[in-house]
Parts: sequence; structure tokens; C-alpha cells
Amino acid sequence: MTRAPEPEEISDVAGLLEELFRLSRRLTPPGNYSLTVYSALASLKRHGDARLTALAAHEGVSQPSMTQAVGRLKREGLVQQVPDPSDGRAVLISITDTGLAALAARSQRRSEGVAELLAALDATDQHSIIAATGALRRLIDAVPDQRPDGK
Amino acid sequence: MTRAPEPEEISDVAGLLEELFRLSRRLTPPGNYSLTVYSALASLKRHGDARLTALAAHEGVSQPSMTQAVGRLKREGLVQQVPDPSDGRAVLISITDTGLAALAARSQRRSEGVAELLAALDATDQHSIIAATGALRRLIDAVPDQRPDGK
DNA sequence: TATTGTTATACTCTATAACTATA
DNA sequence: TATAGTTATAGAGTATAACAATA
Repeated sequence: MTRAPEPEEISDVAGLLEELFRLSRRLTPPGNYSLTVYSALASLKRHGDARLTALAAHEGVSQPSMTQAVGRLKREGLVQQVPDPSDGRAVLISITDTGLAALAARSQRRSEGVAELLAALDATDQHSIIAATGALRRLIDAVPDQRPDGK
Repeated sequence: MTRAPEPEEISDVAGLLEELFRLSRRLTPPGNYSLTVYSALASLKRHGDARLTALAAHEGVSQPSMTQAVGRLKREGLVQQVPDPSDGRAVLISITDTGLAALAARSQRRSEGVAELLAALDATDQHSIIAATGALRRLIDAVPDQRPDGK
């Protein structure tokens, strides 16, 4: 049980990740915020306040894209943007109570969708998925933040 | 080991799916085809020829969106589109050898990225992810195709 | 000079509505 | 009438390039 993953197992995982995107979209009704916007919001909740550049690097989008995403969140009161007292160039983005509530509502809806899907599986499958969530989260955390200029 | 999943476990899985999108984007260099385009292409390979409407329903996008996606794939020779002999209104989309090759090249690149990420995990995590791939694929297959009109 | 962030501009993806052709 | 698909149009998301302000 300590052998290294075989190439076929790795490509299985890679193919799976591709298909999971489809699932992720289906759990996101159109008309809501984009996946990126929510991902950024979730990141602010999980990791605390962040600079715009750091947020863009973490989400893997360009700085201007994040400027626009944050602009929208700001207009709708889900985040606040304050100047960084220690650096006149920088701004700090933080999630508001409204933002936390929006995130919670969305999580609730998504959980309901996932619960329905899980219910279609047998107990063995359910438990192997649940057993793998921690590992998958660590897999995601292994994704390095993008360097702004790709250097 | 046969108890039903608890609410917290379900929301863990749901939260994970949200974060997977970030990973998915990071595995997709910009400038390539969109995730949807590749998802449709993979679906054609896996399930065989399909009507445009069926493809749109399976991917969870509108019919016009799929018309455009297929149009692009057609222009670049990755799919073929032929009239359905049994129904003059319908068309059948099929993947070409060029399309299969493009899919294989992309899978190769993504597998390399996934291999790097997996290498950052310990053996226990690696194996719990690999052990869950079958179950996760069945979870995805449990997603119903979208009705064109949402009825 | 380098970094942080915004503005300008263009392209892709997506949706809804209106349309054509066939069942 | 209903269904399969396309065309028209608009809005969101994204990128690169050029810019302003600060370090």
C-alpha cells in the first residue's frame, strides 16, 4: 500500500478533475456570481484579508480581472476595500458580514445538491469520497499561487 | 461504516467541489479551448456521437452556446457534423481523429500537472484519492442531464 | 526602477429571444 | 403545434497593454 501511483492512476485522477468541472458548473445556477468571484470570497473567509494582487495570484487570474471581480463585490457590499496603512500603493480586501451570509447561503444550496447526488451512491462509495476529502483539499493546497508575471 | 453521511461531511464535499474549480483552471493554460469545449469533446469520445441538443443538455449549457462551441471545433477539424438520416431537423456530432489526438495531448499535459501535485502528498493521501476516483466518477454520472427548458 | 493597482480595449463564453426548417 | 438547430444581440469574464501613484 506504499507503492507510488501508476501512470494510469494519475491519468484517471486527471480525467476525473476534468469531469468534476462539469459537476461544479451544474451546482452553480446561472445568474449567480461566477465561480471565480465565489472562490475569491471563500478565500477571503478562509485565509483572511488579502491584497488584490495576492488574491489574483491565488485564484490564478490577472490583476485587472480581479480588480473587476472585487469591484462588483464591493458595489454589492460583499467585500470592503481599504488602503493598506503600511503601503500607500496597496489595498486590503476583506469580506463583510453580508459577504459571509452570501457565502453561507450559497454553501447551503450547494450542499443540498451534493446531498442528492451522494444519496444516489451506495454506502461504500459515499464513504470513500468522504474519506478522500481531506486528501483532495491538500491536493488543492499544493497548487502554487501564480506569480504575477510568470517569472 | 454503514452510517449515512453527516451534514458536516456533505458540506465538506460541497466546499471541496468549489475549490476544485480553482485547481481545474490552473491546469488549463489560457489560450486553449475552454473547459466546456473540452468537456464536450471528452463526452463525444466517451459516449459516442450525439445530437447538439443532447450535448448541450449533458454539459449544462444552452443550445446556442453549444452551437457556437461545436462551430469552433468544426472549423478546426476536431469534430464533424452530419445530418441525422432519421430526422431532417437534427444533426449528429462526432469526434474526428484530430479531435481524439487533441484530447490525448491535453490529457497528457494535465496528467503531468496532476502528477506534480500528487507528488507533494504523502502516500496515504495519494492512495485515498486514487481509491475514491471510481466513486467520484459515479457521483458525476449521477448528475442528470439538464432538460432543455427546465420543465 | 520596481511594484500596486486601475483604465482602455478586445475576444471568448454564455444567455435569451427571434427565426427557419422539419416532424 | 412542437422540436432541432441557427442567428442576432447583449452581458459577464478574461487577457494584454498602457497608465498613475507609491516604494
